[in-house]
Amino acid sequence: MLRTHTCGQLRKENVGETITVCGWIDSYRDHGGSLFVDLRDRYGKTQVVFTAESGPGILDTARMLRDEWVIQVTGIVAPRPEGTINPKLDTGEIEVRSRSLTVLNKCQTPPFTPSTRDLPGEDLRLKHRYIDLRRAEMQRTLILRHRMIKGMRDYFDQHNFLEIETPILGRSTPEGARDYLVPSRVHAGKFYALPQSPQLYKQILMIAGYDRYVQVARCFRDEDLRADRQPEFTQLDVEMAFVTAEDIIGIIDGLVQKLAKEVLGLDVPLPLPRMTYDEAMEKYGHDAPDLRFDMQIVDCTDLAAQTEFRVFRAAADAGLKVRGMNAKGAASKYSRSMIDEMTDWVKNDFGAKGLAWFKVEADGSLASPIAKNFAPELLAQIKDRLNGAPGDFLVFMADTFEVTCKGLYALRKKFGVDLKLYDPAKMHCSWIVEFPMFAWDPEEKTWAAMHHPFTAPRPQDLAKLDSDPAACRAIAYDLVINGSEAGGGTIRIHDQDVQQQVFRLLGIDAEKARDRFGFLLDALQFGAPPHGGIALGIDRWVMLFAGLDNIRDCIAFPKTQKASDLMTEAPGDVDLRQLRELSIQTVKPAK
RNA sequence: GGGGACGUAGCUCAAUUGGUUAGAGCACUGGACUGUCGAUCCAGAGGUUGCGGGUUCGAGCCCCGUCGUCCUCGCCA
Repeated sequence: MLRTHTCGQLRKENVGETITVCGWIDSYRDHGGSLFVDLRDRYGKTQVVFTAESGPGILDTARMLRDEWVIQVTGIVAPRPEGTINPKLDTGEIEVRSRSLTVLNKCQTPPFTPSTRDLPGEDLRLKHRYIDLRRAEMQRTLILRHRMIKGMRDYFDQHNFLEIETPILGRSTPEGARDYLVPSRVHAGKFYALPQSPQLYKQILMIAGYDRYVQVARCFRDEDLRADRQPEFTQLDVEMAFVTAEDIIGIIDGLVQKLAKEVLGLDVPLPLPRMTYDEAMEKYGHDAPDLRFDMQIVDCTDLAAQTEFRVFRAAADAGLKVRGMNAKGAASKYSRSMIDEMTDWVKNDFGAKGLAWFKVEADGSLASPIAKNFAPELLAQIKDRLNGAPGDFLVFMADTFEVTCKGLYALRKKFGVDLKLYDPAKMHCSWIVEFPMFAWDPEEKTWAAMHHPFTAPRPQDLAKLDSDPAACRAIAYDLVINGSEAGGGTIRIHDQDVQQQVFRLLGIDAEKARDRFGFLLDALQFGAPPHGGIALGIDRWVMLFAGLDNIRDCIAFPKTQKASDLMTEAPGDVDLRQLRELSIQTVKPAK
């Protein structure tokens, strides 16, 4: 090693020792006769002092040092003089009196420095990621990520799971997300697909008898990005044989508790609370509600049916829903123009026709441009239904159940942030269970699998599979942390007949099924044990545990919203020769 | 594919809302200084205001297009 100690290591106890440290220059302060350098590595910072005593020429060399140069210093650990102790540094009680200095590498004037207070734009950080990753905050996150993944691996190892790798080059399955494709050279015109998840492989592993499987698995989905979505992400993929949903949930409960304790020092009582999908949609408008605060959606369709207010009345008569929410004490928070903005937002983004609202006045009356359309008794009933008190802000949407869900869910989220309805340091973990098996796809005019086509229906719903698909509930469970989907899984179908029935319903005929999942269908006939599993989004877990609002900050080398890598400039052009070898011709996209 | 925000010195931002030679802090260059730790002080250099077009006597500012980054709807079994 070129060093005897790291930059975060030295303490008073080391005073008098001759040591060698290496690192990057975090900052320097040139006082003429003496020069101070804060030397940084991932363990911390240590102050190095250069003076005439350092030796011939050393102070002159030190004077040339600049930010981010890489140096090696040998010196004597000395206590800092009275009054110059720096409490901001762990090593602030000592300094290294330099006796020798080696410039290991210079650095061009960097576009920004790791210690900068004005964080530059994200594009610059991504282009020079090697500098960005030197920042303490990025290091903290990546260290946290390491500890969490290690914690997961240890936990599953202790529970007798085996980590087994599955292929990256697989076969395309048009269901689900868009695949990333990899052309085959050997098979001209054919393509591999990168895995969206190791779903089929892990089921095969169950059939193969590896009854407790786990993998830290890279997954790929060629869909548009979001703050919490990358095209390339990491799942903790789990599958178990001879289990019920309770077993899977129990295992993950234990993992949540362990990591919350180890990483955040939080005590999470078990079992984690559960809510059905239907209840979540009814009360919160979403299958991953943020339960850190308790604002609930209230159905007022019956009251709407009695009003003269055309919008409400027409919706109720047409069999639509009128649902509302009470933002407690928020009446004074939102001005007329802010409400107009809110209204435009729910119209543009969620297809709402409008937003009805009331402010509860000091005398208990409801103030709103539409209030005159309501009989006073009805206003009182509406207020009571939403538990309205003076100062409250009541919002309503009249639309299909789906649209009211989307709009009110979004508003609820906004209220949560605007009104600071929860403690950001807290964590709320829960399970959403009993998802529908199928969702109607109006465009394709077919039933689509809500989760994936191998999801087992509840036994009591088997009979309804053909007669009433919408009523079928799956043995499915999603883990929700702070309103974010942190994982999801199902018990799988291990019975050929049920599998065929589900395929039929999804419009996957025997030939198609054969073509796409033939190997799984075959395997199911060779002694498949009952099995099920779950996949956790590791990047999101890190984001939630670190309290970040952006998944890119949890990934060493993330992609931009247009899925490019600003550092490597991927995706890039390839030689014509490479294309020829792959039997590929590119076509300029039509303008 | 749709909606929105942003783009000015290497970086973070400003420019009295269309008006003279586009400014500041940090970084950079040169100098001073032996106890700083966001060091300080003096001096200096640094700009095709993302790019292309238009409107105007005059554009960093207005309009159109385009590129990039971010947020979002659709999409994400």
